[in-house]
Amino acid sequence: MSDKTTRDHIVEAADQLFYRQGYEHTSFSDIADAVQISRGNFYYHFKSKDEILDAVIEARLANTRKMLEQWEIEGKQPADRIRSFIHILIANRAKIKRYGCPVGTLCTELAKLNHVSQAEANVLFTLFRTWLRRQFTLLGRKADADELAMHLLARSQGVAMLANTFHDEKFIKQEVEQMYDWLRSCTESAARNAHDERGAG
Amino acid sequence: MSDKTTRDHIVEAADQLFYRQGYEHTSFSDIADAVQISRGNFYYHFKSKDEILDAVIEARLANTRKMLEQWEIEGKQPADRIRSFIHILIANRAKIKRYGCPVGTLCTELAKLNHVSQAEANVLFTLFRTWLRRQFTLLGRKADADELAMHLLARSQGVAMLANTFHDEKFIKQEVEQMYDWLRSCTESAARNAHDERGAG
DNA sequence: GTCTATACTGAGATAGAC
DNA sequence: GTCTATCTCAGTATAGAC
Repeated sequence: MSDKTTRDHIVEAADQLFYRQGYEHTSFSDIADAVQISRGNFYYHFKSKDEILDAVIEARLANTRKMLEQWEIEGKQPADRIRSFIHILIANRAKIKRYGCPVGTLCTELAKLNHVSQAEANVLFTLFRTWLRRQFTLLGRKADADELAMHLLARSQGVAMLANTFHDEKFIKQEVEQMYDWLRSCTESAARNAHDERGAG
Repeated sequence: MSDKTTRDHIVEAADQLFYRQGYEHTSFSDIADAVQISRGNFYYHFKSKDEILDAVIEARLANTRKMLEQWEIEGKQPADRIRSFIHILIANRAKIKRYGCPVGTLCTELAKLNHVSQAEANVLFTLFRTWLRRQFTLLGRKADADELAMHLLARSQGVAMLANTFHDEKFIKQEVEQMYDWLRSCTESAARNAHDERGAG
């Protein structure tokens, strides 16, 4: 169980701290305190702070891929799977209220820093985008699947951002209900289209 | 015309740099280079970097208040005014694509830093929220005016965030059209309610 | 009101003992 | 693989001349 390497511990602690305090604002000392190792010991595992960031992004990518696969298995219908996506706002509402969305805040920070790993971090978003796009395609909305995916991503991000700023969990619930409504209307119009096409053909 | 004080120049340059690079990532040297003064000279005008931030927030608050008043004068109908709000995404799309929303990114950063001026910065959001709420009330949506205001704010923020991450201006236009549609449906349902109430009364 | 010089701090990073 | 000691550098901030 606990055969995690020191490297794993560093990545894990850095992941948490980058999320809570931001990448730039987190120092080696912060991570060292969390992992209970000396500052010098870092450089045995990583050549620089940027390398730790890359490792954190890689870990997040792996976790996200796993999560998306899980949703794909659990949800029979594409609409169920998209609901799984929307539901993370509820599941993580306490953390979102305090620290915002881990993906959104990281990408925003790296964009401001004009950081070299910006592109890698953005892949996190692309993972969700591609996955959602596929679900909307399966739903019968092939023509505007990417548009719908981006729309849903943007709404989630906006909700997380404002929930964080206003420290308001209730707002998350309120908006999530509207997203479920919106998803239903997407499904219905897709079903109508399919019906019309059958009628025409 | 150009009787701006050095202080004004500092605040202006800091405002730009905080927007483009982030607050923490901007050093005194960066600002000094932009204003063409020596680093030491800062401390005649401000006691600390935090004080510059406060001045920047104050300036932004003043500008925002002026802008909202202007929209109130220009737009005869509340729906016109709300459209003015939505339109800033289009007007500032080039900057949003590069740097995100100035309000959103600042509040997000200060939240991560757990900065003392967080609350002041959040007032920027509250300004928009209160103003939008009033417009929706005037529109005849008194019961859910705040909910609608927050919904629109969140959507704008989400759009700005993703446009920044994906460096995509087209996405802004696409979403703005949907916001206009959404606003129309708000107006129509408000008109229906008013009609029903007259019918019932 | 603006400058130069400088103090002080904390950051990332290296060397070398154990 | 982990430690301590140390280096370098950039950042904020201060003192005092002009």
